[in-house]
Amino acid sequence: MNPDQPNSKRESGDDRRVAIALAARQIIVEKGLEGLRTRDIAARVGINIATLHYHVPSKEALVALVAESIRHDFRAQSMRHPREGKSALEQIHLEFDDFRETVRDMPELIIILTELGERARRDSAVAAIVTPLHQFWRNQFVEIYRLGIADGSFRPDLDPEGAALITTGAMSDCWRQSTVSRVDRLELVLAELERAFFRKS
Amino acid sequence: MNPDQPNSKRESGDDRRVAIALAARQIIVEKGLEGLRTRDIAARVGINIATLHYHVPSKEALVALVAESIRHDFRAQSMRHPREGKSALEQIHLEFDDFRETVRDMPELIIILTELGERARRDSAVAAIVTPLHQFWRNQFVEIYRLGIADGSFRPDLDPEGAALITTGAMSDCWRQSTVSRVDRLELVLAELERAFFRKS
DNA sequence: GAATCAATCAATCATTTGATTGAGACAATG
DNA sequence: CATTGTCTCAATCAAATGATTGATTGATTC
Repeated sequence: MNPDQPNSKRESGDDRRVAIALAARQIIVEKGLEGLRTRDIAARVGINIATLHYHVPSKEALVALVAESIRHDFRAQSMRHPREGKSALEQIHLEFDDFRETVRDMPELIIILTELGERARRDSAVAAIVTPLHQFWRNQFVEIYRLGIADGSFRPDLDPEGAALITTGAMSDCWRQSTVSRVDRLELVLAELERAFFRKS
Repeated sequence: MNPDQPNSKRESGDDRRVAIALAARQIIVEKGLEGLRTRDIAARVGINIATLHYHVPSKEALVALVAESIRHDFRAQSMRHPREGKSALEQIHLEFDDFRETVRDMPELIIILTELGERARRDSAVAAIVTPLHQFWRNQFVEIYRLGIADGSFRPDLDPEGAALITTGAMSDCWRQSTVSRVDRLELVLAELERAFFRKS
């Protein structure tokens, strides 16, 4: 195909769709899903509204595209550090570090995911993408806690399901809340999670 | 129609505002803040759009009215059970029961609060109401944990701030998530929170 | 009973907004 | 070169949406 066509007026369909998704994500961060307008997206990409509709037939499909784009990014981030062969303690610290990294480098990801989660209540197409994402994340903790209980690094009376719900809930909510000192709060939360779940020596 | 209304065509301004807030809340639950339309509210209340604007000048003011209405309800619910003179353990169980009660009897409250929290990021008027609400709730846990550490019912190495963040985060997020088996999940979370924070006997 | 005020409505305005149409540009293919 | 398929835009539509206007109704006051 075309390796690199720097700034040509015409772009391939795939490239356009990526650009559209990116622009849409920026606008969602600024004005929320509620303030997402097809015209604004087209303007930011630098194309006509009709062109936007050529690549993404409807607004519904557009939101689904954004959801898909978010899933892609989360998957990529999740794949960056291999989990195999690591101990439960190593894995959970890896998980914590991953979240710290996301918070630092891609804070919009979580904002958009929250926004999509809101809409998922009414839009099954979005729910079909967002719900598995949450489940996957939570399930990773369930597995880690199971492993950690078995190898003795976590409390023996720990309930993997409950602990995973608490972990993901606390982490995401901690992020959702007040914009100021989010990072400090996250550290408070992660530290207390360790004291709460790790086996006392 | 409203059965308990004495069918009076004309109502006092305060009553109308209450009715408007109530109708708006119902619609927010059904379609989200995003799907909130002044016409729909007016129709549900049974008044003309102009009358709606007579009582609530703008849509912005309307959203603020809903936020205020939510604050009122939360405050009322919070006042129902007195905290004074109770032990830390009694207080936290009271807090858990209060949340169970809210989840059971007024699930919309949490949905709307989440929806408002989303908008608070962009709307300072809403933020001014919603943020203190969250802070108040979290702070109640901070105080309970402080008390509980002092009287020995909680872990001595517990960080009240971190633990409170985890508690409110886990509880609210647990509710936000999948509509199915929310109640079961909440019990998992509450049970695990006890094992995580209570002092081992 | 005239004056005043709160509450209400029908009608309408001015934008906004998602979507469509029909025509043209450009590249690749034969 | 002609054809074909991809990509793009100006112009426009129809519906929706927040808000306003001007007038009416009923109660309260003096």
